[in-house]
Amino acid sequence: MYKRIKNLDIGQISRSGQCFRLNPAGGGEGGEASAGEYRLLAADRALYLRQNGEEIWFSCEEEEWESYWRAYFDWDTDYGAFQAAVDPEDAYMTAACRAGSGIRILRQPLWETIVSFIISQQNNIPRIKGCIEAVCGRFGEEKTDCRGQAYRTFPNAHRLAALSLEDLAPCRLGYRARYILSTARMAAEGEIDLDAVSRLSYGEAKAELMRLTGVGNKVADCICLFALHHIEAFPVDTHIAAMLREHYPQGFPFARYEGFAGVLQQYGFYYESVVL
DNA sequence: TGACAGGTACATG
DNA sequence: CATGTACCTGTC
Repeated sequence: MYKRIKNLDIGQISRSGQCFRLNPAGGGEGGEASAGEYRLLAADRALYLRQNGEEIWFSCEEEEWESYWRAYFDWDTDYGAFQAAVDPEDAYMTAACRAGSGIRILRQPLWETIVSFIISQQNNIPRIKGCIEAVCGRFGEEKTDCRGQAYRTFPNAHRLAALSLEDLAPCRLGYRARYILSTARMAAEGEIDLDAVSRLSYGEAKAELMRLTGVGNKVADCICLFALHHIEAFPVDTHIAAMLREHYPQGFPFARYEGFAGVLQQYGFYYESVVL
C-alpha cells in the first residue's frame, strides 16, 4: 500500500542512530536487492518499505498500518513545524534541519529500545547493529515475513532473563552483557513494571528507567525519546556535547524549543555524526 | 600503539 | 554531591 507524506526519509532515519534494525533489504544471501528498499524489524514485526520522494510503499495491509505503523512513524505530526520553529539566525541548527529534514522521532517498542541503548554505550553504530542482530539471531523467535523470508524477533525480557553470561558471550556484548541480564531479571521479576513506565511523565519515566542496571542519564533519555516519545528529552552524548561546546557556548536555547528539544537533538546528532 | 565509539557503576574526598 | 577510573570489543 502507498502513502504520501512530507518530512519522512527512510534512509535518513535508518542512519540516524535511533533505530538499529532498519536496513537496506536484499543485499544478503538469497534475496536480490531491490533498489532503495528497506526492511524494518520492530519487536516481533517485519515491514518492507520503498520510497520515491513523498510517496512511500509499505508491505503491510491497511489494518496493520493503522493499528501500528502509523503511530510508529509519528505519521500525524508536522515535522515542518518543528523545523520552522528554529531560530533563522541559528545557522548551525538551520543547516542541521535541512540536512536531516526527513528524520522523525519513532515510537519504538520499549523493551527492545532499553536493551538496544544499553548496548549502545561506548560503542559504534555498526557494532551496535551487529550485537543486536546476534542477540536476536540466537535468542529471538524465528518468524517468516510476508515474502517468506525468515527473520528473528527481539527476545523478550523473560527469554533474556533466563540466560547466563556464557550464553551471551558469543554476542560479543562485552561488559554490557551483565547489565542486560540484570535489567532483564528486574523486568521479568516485576521489580520494574514497564507497562506502568510507559504511562508516566517524562521525569517520572526517566527516574524509573535509571533504576535499571546499565541505564544512566543518557541511555534513559534515549529510551524516553525513542520509545516513550517524550520529545522534550534531550540525550547528551559525545556528539551532542561537541555540538553544544562548539556551537552553543552560551547554552542551548531550550526555552525557545520547550517541549520538543529532543527533535532538534536528533537533527543535531544526525548532522554532527552522519553528515559532517 | 593507542584513541575512540550515542556511558555507567562504583569508589573516593 | 562532585570527581576519577575501570570496563569488553573492534576498527582505524
